[in-house]
Amino acid sequence: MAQLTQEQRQLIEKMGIYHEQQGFPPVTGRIMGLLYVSDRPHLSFEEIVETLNISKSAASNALQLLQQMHLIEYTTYSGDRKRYFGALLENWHEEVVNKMGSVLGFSKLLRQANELRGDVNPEMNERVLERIEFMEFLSREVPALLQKWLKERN
Amino acid sequence: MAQLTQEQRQLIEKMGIYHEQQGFPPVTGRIMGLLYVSDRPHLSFEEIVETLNISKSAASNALQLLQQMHLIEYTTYSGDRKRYFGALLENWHEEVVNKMGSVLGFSKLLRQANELRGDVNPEMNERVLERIEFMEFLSREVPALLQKWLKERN
DNA sequence: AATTTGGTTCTCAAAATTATGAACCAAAGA
DNA sequence: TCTTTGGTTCATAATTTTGAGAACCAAATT
Repeated sequence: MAQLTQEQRQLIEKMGIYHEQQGFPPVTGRIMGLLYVSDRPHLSFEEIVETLNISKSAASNALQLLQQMHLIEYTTYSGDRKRYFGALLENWHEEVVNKMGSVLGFSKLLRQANELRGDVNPEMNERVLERIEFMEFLSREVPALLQKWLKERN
Repeated sequence: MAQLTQEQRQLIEKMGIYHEQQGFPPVTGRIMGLLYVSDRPHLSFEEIVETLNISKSAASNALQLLQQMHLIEYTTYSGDRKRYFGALLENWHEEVVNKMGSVLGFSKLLRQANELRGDVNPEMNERVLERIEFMEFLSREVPALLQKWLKERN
């Protein structure tokens, strides 16, 4: 992965932009891109810094963020001080479930809104309730979908 | 809605923070909060500006953004030049489907990554493929889920 | 025609984000 | 012990985002 082809660079940028749109800083997005495009599943800190031409600090911070987000992990080898970072491809299911958690959080806020509103506008409450129930429906069904996926796989 | 209670203000802030975390600017988030908490389903531009203590320009820009995102709409009444803005509670389903579209877009990038990688690392390709297929699975199943919801409703 | 109303657009300042380079630090090697 | 390696943290600079205020504009009113 020392040298990247033009095509690889372009693809990395596209993945970078995708991740930026998901709320990650640019460098963070490019690292994800690199890890997906790479021939090898794990790249060292140094390789990441050099192939992307970014500062060590930017790399360090981005890698920590990505670990917190459970998007990457790293492996080590005894007798080798380097860390080898790779995309965490496995439990993406988890992420989806977490997303549903945040949706459910918002539906709780909507419920509060309805309570606070009392009965000054029942029609409004009803329309908000519909949305609440849709969110709750999703939160219920998506984990079930995951089970279906896991079952189809095995 | 001229005056807000302390509780209402707090709830608006929470909703604002939720929307910020979804990638919207603070003012935009607060407007959504206000529209959900409000007694009336529609508030005028002026009311929004005054109850939130924001500038007209901030309100104007935020409202346009929210319309583009299909999160709000406004109604007018003939003989009244004002616009009355309200949360668009209906087609939230649409939004979910759109989200899936972006997921599918990323899975296309992952496919490209696999192609570019060729067969230098088949195991990597296989692991990436699994993720691709999970994304595609979601994109297929979520619209079906929506149908189920709509059916249960009616 | 002049003024008011409802809102948009422009300019700019403040604040937040992002990334750099240098200093730093612990572990390993000489 | 001194140096190198692998990476983190700190201070700061550059960029971007956000929002205020004034100028502006079209439609309605006087």
